[in-house]
Amino acid sequence: MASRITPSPSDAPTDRRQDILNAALACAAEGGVDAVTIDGVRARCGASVGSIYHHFGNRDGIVAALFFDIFHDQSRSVQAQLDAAQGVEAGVLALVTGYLDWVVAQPERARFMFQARGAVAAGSRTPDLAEAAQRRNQALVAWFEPHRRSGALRNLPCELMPSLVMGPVQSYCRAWLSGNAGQGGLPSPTTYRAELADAAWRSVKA
Amino acid sequence: MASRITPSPSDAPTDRRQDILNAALACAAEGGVDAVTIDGVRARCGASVGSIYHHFGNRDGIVAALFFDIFHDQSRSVQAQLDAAQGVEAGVLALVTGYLDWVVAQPERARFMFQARGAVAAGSRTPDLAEAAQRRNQALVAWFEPHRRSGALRNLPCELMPSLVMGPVQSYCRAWLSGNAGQGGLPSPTTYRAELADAAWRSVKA
DNA sequence: GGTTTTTCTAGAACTTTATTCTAGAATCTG
DNA sequence: CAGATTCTAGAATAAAGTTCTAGAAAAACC
Repeated sequence: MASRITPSPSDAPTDRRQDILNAALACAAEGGVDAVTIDGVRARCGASVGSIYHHFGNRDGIVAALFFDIFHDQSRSVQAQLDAAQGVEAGVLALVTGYLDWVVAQPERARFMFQARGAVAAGSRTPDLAEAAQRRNQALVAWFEPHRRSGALRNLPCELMPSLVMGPVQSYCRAWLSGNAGQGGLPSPTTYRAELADAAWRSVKA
Repeated sequence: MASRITPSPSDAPTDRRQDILNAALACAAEGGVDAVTIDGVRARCGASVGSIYHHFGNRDGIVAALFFDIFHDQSRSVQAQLDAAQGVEAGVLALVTGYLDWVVAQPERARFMFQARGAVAAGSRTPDLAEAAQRRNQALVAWFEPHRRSGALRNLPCELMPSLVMGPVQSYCRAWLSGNAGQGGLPSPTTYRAELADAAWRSVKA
């Protein structure tokens, strides 16, 4: 009931589901989250209304599915950087730079995440988002905990660690993505890659 | 053209405009940003469709106006704390605790800001938001700058300061507000008030 | 190979929600 | 009080979201 029998879900050369998500992202990139309309998506990828509803249930379903796809891609990417790092300090730096690099590499998706998060958090999939966010948080906390115990990190409540480490980069990246249009835009996060990573380390190291 | 002639805009005992905004906030608190419908607002505060459109232009106008109202209230509140503080360290602590206290005191408004920000950033008032955000940022940067020059702060690019100082609290507060429903909720920011303020100071002090 | 079942697509009909528009009440202005 | 402006009302209209029935395509079964 909960499994697709299809050999490999990612194999299908032109997957309708994916077409729709791509179209939705394109709509959002052009005019923001609520420019993702059924008709706009239909026009872009040629899917029929019925097909869209079959795959996603309703409009919010499209946005939420796209959001979770991107969310997971981002988590995976950052986690990979973390896994590759040796030691505490390298790990903390990897978390920050991994996130930063991901954002810079995919500004459109990153912008979508910032824009859509509020809507997803408020919509019918609130619990899913809460769970996904908590799961990701727990993974971080679990990574930090032993290092804290060993004295390599300040003796802070572990619940704070994710915010201390990731808060500043996220904040800066969001500000950067918001300002791309006007002339008052901030410099690319890449400019401050080292500073941001270092600041994160300084705020949690023993 | 840009000024209301009315004696004092905040005087009118029962202001339609304010009624509508209150109703909109109530809708949002109940079912998220897109539960703010014209008809929902009308039902709550008794305003007519025409009246709503007269004041706000369109649906997004309501959300945006409410967002900016809250945004400015928050800025004012934090700025007041900052102004009252003596010295660099006290100033940084005031920024963090001022923000934190505001969020804890008005969780509904704070939640609305987090939820609506994306929509406002994407909608037709993008430039207004960009400008307001930049203005607030500039104010902070201007406050930091002399302290950095005097050597009281680390010699970091000032553009980073706001993210370094405010990023962690914002991150934690958002996470807290998101999780209030389930049992997996984080402890109130108040619990970590001192730690968050201290961490901010540590990340920018010389 | 054919048939049965399931998944997917199509698009017209319908519902809900946003928006426009015209008329008139209330409130200023001189 | 006359005139102008601001505000309110609510019916009419437009736009977007959703449902539904029918049939094509693919998979599973015998």
